[in-house]
Amino acid sequence: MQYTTVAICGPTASGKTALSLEIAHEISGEVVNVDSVQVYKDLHIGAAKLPESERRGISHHVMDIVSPARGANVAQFREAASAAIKDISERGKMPILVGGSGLYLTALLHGLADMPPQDASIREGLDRLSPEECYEQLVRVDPETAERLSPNDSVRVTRALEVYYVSGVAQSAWHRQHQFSGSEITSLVIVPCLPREDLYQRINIRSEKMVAQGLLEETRSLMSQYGQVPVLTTLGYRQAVACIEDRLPQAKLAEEIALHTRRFAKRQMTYWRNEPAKRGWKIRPAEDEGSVALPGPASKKRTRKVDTIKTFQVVRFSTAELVGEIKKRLREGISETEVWYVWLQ
RNA sequence: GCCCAGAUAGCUCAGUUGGUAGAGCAGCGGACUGAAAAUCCGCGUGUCGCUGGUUCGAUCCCGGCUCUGGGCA
Repeated sequence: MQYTTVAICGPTASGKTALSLEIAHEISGEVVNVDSVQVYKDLHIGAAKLPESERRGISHHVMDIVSPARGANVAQFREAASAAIKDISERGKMPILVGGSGLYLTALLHGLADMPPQDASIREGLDRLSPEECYEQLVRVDPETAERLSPNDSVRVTRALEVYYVSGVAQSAWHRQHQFSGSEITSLVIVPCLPREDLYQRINIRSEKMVAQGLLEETRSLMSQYGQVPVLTTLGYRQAVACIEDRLPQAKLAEEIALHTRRFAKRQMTYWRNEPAKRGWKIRPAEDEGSVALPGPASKKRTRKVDTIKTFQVVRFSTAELVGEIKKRLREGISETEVWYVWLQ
């Protein structure tokens, strides 16, 4: 059974949440969270979670499903989200996938290679080795993956070794077999885009708001309840922890969060710019469709160099127009995943 | 008004005994299959304030101008 969904995925602070409520309301949808941090319980301010009271009665799924004490991961997310999508669809509603975690969406639409999960005892063993030793081992057991990775990328080097030691099969072999080639869920993916300058300004405002709303207090309480858990290394919380531990002056907190959020947003844009073509999704605006180039990174005065910077071709819509287009497209029926780059006016 | 100092990347600055320049921060591009708000890789983006002069050649030396600090009146 192939499920049809609408997704709203794009950089942080681009207005996904507001848009999702509007669309859910218009097409009788329920929201499925596609954000790697909002899956955690007890994280609110730093996770930019929409408070229950502002959800306009729309159900939100795959939020608050894991304790910060335990780490979440893509596989776990995928299971929960797939179940939610199935449930929502069977009740005759439209699942609206909302969030900024690119890999999570990809994994949801195409599944994951059937590799073994994390293995605590193997990780423990690998942790005792130096990064160089780990990489040397990887070169021996899975040269193809070693070739692809930097020796410094210990997160991936460790995972690749783990996959090999648990399954006896190299990660590269698993990947070759899988390649995100199957399709489990079809989606109309809306990527809200806005000029880099505008986005950065929204990020600055959001960061200040987070601090003003009590990020430090929330972080302190998380620290006392859970200790130094991995979620606290995520955006916002990491800087708040630094502040609490006196490694960062409080006056600099919002600024520091904004800085890292800008970098994160840039990484997300890289993902959304390049991922659809890799996965073979249909892309709108099409070559022959009217579109505009999204104003890119602060063009300064050096217009000469700007054309070397890649940008998005986008379709401009008002929210009402977009909703109309989505309805129309859904009525026609979607047989394969497609992505729309839109600039909401 | 006079004297002194400065003017070089988006910002703070270094530098060239004359051969069109480089650090930090900011920024930009990319990768990504159970840590993805994580992790990793790559990239200086420049009318050296303007204008004359000296010189084969000036961002550098000389003159003038403009602007910005500071000082004296």
